[in-house]
Amino acid sequence: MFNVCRRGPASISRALSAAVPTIRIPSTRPSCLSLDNQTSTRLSSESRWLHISSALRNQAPAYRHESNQESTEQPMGFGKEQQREVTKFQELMDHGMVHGNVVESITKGMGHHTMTEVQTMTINAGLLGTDIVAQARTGTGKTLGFLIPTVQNILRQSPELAHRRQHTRAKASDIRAVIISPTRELAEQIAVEADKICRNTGLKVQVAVGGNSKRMMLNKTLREGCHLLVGTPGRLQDLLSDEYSGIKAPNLTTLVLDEADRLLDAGFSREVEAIIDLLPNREHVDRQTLLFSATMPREVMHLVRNTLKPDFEFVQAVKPGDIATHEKIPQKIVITPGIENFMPALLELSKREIARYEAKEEGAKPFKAIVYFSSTANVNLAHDIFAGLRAGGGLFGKHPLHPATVSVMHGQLTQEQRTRVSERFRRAESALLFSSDVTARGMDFPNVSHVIQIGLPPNQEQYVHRIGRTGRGDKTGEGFIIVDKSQLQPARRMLRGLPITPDKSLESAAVDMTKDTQLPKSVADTLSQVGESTKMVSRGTKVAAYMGYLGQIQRSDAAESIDALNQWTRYGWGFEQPPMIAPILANKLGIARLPGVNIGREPRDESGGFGGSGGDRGFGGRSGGFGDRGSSGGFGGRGGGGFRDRGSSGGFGGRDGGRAGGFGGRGGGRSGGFGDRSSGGRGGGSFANREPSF
DNA sequence: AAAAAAG
Repeated sequence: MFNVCRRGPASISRALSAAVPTIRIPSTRPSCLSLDNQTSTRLSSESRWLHISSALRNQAPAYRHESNQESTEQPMGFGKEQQREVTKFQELMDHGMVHGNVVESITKGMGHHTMTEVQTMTINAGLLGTDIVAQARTGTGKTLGFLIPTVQNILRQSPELAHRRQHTRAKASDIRAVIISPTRELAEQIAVEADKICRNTGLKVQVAVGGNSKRMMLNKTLREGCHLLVGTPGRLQDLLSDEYSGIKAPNLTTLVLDEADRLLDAGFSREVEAIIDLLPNREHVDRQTLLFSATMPREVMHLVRNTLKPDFEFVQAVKPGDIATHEKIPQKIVITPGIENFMPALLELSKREIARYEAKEEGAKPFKAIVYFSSTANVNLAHDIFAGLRAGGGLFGKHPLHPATVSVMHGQLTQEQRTRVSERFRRAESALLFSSDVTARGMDFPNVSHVIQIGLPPNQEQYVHRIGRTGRGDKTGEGFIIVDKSQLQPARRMLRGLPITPDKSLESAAVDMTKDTQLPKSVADTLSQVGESTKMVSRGTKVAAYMGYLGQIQRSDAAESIDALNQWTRYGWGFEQPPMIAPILANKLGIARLPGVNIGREPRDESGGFGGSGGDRGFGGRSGGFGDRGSSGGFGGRGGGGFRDRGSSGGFGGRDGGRAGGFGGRGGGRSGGFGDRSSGGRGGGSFANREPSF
């Protein structure tokens, strides 16, 4: 399941062991000492990866292992018995491959002893000094996988940096490694790890991300120096192109591109290219490039061809056809009659899982969930509803999810808020994190028990990345996705081939909220708790959430989507009329003439307007648990927006009042939905032809 | 009006 493709390993190892006669390691791989020896590097590079690099040069349409692992492409001599690389961190020191000061930080400081599979692959390969393309999942310790070769690369060239020392004046030429990451949090996370392994050396790590003061970062760099620079594309480009910043890397030895597929997303690739152009020309300053990517689409291949040496090594550290989804993570889909069922279903699921743990049920773990939405506005709405939940109906009742806390995470928070929220959630034992896709990739929150996706993600790839936040390392986890029935067909298309099974265990997910029915008490409680809390959320927050979904509507099934949305506003929020859609917008979306579309201007005054103005929300920047709310003065602090739902009969908390006068047919049987931006399984896996089971 | 990211 775990391949390093290699051609002629026997001859390489023979050549290398001849070059380093005194060092014998129990591996077909050479020790890093051989790196000092130029001839060996050249030797090994000649005979490598012909089939893969030629595939790349021909620009094959995305190299991918097909479902059959026993590909006949395997080079001769490849087999399990060849996988005898160094697998213990301690051995890196014993064999003189990595400086002891670094290894000790890892073994003694961080408590890592045995490498993960990905680490074994990338560290052994990376220490050889050749460029590397690694297809690896996150959550497998790949950060150390590139940091160790990166650091050792620097120490080999400048051994004096291996020891802590008095500060000397910082110079631009100090920067030896640049690490590019797609999100700020990931960059921070990498820097924390890098700090740890450099603690006993003279190496300094700095972070270059947006949202932080550029000047403060530059001052810190000047004060402390910088050998490893970790950052996001925008800020890195900014710093490197600013001649007054002092950030240059004339002596660059290593370039790391983490999550390369993500780095090439629209809007990003230009910046990444610009950064590479701003770095010294490889012809003049030799460097090692390490590129990591979960998938290998055409764009990544292009980058590989343009920025890596042709003799790069390809490390395949994912199960072929399986990008990030573990088979071991059970995944369930919940189909609801309407969007108005989403929050009740989520609440019921959360209560159930918390109760299981409290009852010490076998195998139950603390409930720690990331709840994903495809728009910031819906993250906010769900968070406000959940933060305001009260058991027992009273204003000051206990939170039904106690002891779990709730918090929000999305790109519109300030950088400090984002950092604080992720730190808290990282440390939390039981918590719900309502999140946009900021956290979908690479983020490492320990012990996440559930990944719950509300509505469809933008595409299958994103689904898989979200799922990857749980089941990290050797931990277990579960995945849930909740969609309403209007999205069933798009869901089948988008999720084709994934091991997802239907789940009917949530009663509140099945309730038809457009009808009055007798419900078991527990279900009625859940519905009314959500309803009561929803009543308290400002109209602006709700309207913004409506608009959030509107922006994801596909033209092809716009009518069904509008119907589902309008049903939501009516039975979920108690709106008499759906929110107004500005005529210009309606025209742009091509929905102006659809029944049920409420053309007009949404009043955006007293309640603070809509769309994340944020000023009317009294509780601490939305972060943190509901404990925060008490200190901000309870409802007094909530800006009074909560009661402005004109004509509100109170959601399903009080469904008996005024819901006459429908608007437009609610297109019962039609299928469709919004949010399916997938173009049919790019990067899809080996299950692509399997029929969906739901 | 729809994640993210540089102001």
